[in-house]
Amino acid sequence: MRLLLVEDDPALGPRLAKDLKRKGFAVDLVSTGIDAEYMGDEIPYDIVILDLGLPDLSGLDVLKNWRSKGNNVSVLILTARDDWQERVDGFQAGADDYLGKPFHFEELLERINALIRRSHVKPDTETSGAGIRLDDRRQSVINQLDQEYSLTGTEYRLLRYMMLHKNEVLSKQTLTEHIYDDHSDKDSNVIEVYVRRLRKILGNDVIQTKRGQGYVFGDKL
Amino acid sequence: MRLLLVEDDPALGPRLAKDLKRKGFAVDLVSTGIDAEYMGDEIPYDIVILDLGLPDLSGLDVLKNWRSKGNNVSVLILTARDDWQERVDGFQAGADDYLGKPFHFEELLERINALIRRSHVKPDTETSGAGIRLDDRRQSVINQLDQEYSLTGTEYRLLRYMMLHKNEVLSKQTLTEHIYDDHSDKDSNVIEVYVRRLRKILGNDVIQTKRGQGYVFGDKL
DNA sequence: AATCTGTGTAACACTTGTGTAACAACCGAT
DNA sequence: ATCGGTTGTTACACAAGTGTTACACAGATT
Repeated sequence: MRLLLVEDDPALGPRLAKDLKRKGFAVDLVSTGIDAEYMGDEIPYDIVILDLGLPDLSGLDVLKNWRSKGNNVSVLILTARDDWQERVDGFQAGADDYLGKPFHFEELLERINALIRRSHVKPDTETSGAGIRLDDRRQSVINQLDQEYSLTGTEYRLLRYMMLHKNEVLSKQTLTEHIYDDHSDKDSNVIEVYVRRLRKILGNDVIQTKRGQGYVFGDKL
Repeated sequence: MRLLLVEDDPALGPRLAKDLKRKGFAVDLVSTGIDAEYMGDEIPYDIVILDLGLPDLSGLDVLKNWRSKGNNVSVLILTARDDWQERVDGFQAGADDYLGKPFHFEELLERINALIRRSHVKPDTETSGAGIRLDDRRQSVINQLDQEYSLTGTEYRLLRYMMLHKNEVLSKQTLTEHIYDDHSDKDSNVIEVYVRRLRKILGNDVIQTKRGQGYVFGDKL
């Protein structure tokens, strides 16, 4: 899951970014509204955490600009001033959720996960499928034989993204974009290598190859 | 689906072309207005993606010229300058849709698919027919017996085109033109070979031969 | 410091999609 | 019936795309 964190507090920003990375997100951190708007335009984030108190543009303006361009990314607003009117403004500008500072990291995390689940819900999406269950808290996976494996960070990020987009052809480039934060995707076979590692854990049936197009997580044909 | 991409940005153009090809389009990329107009005159595209900021002619002029010649191809306008007046001008010149840069590839794709569906709508068209359902997300097909088959790139492109033009006689040349981007269609039996492969998957009834004229996808006579 | 673990790269082996070619079967007209 | 052209069928070669393994490096852990 690729996440944009917009936070200008020099203490809070990096710390949050680090914690989120540890939880398996690919995090880009920016501290100004202009940067935020630019990044959101350029990169297909899965979610944006947006602080309202920014030095240049207001976070609300950034959000409004995105929405007017048709960018429907999930946005969670973060702000110190927790008053009622502002909350309404935030939702009217197109925010999906709202969290006042100070907050507990766990609560932020839960809200992020809720938003991601909601936005990916086609009919039925959960982090299970094809006999596989993903345990988000432990970053581990349980295969068809009820064997539990602990996943490394990258394995987890890849599998999670694929499971949230099951039965969809995902190109290697798309996967790269959502799993890494910068990573100039030149000619690398990382995805292939990690797909192999996942198949070794989950069995070969769970991820199909669409030659020339990408990979599909889902039940066998 | 054969698509003309008119884009002079040397970074964006090739990347977009590649992504679109991966999604099953036959893409011709040109970077000048003169080339664009010529290609649009010569080749029956299913859709044109037209950047307005070109070095020679304006994209708007290209579009106006096409329309004045009676070329009604679907045109999606793409431009960096996202202002209101220009949008109006674009629609007045005969554009079918409009997308401001920067944009997310997914959004472009959705708009393209919407345009294609819209322009092919006879009474009822969806990507189903004759007991066959095409799953665009997985690029696979489900036959009358509910068996799912994974299609290769070329199989998918051919079947998709035929299904969007069901109950229409499609000559081998027409099919070639809409499935391949260049492909000097000398004497090749590619289409015959792929029709055979599709029939092997779907059964023989689904695609009829019109001797000397072409093939028809649709329910049996 | 020494070790371990996760990560990504590089090299090579392998598989598959693709289009061509050759031939067989078919159709429709004479 | 026969003939000529069109289409069906199969097998094959090639290239591009993937799979697989081993390894080097870096950061964390001890």
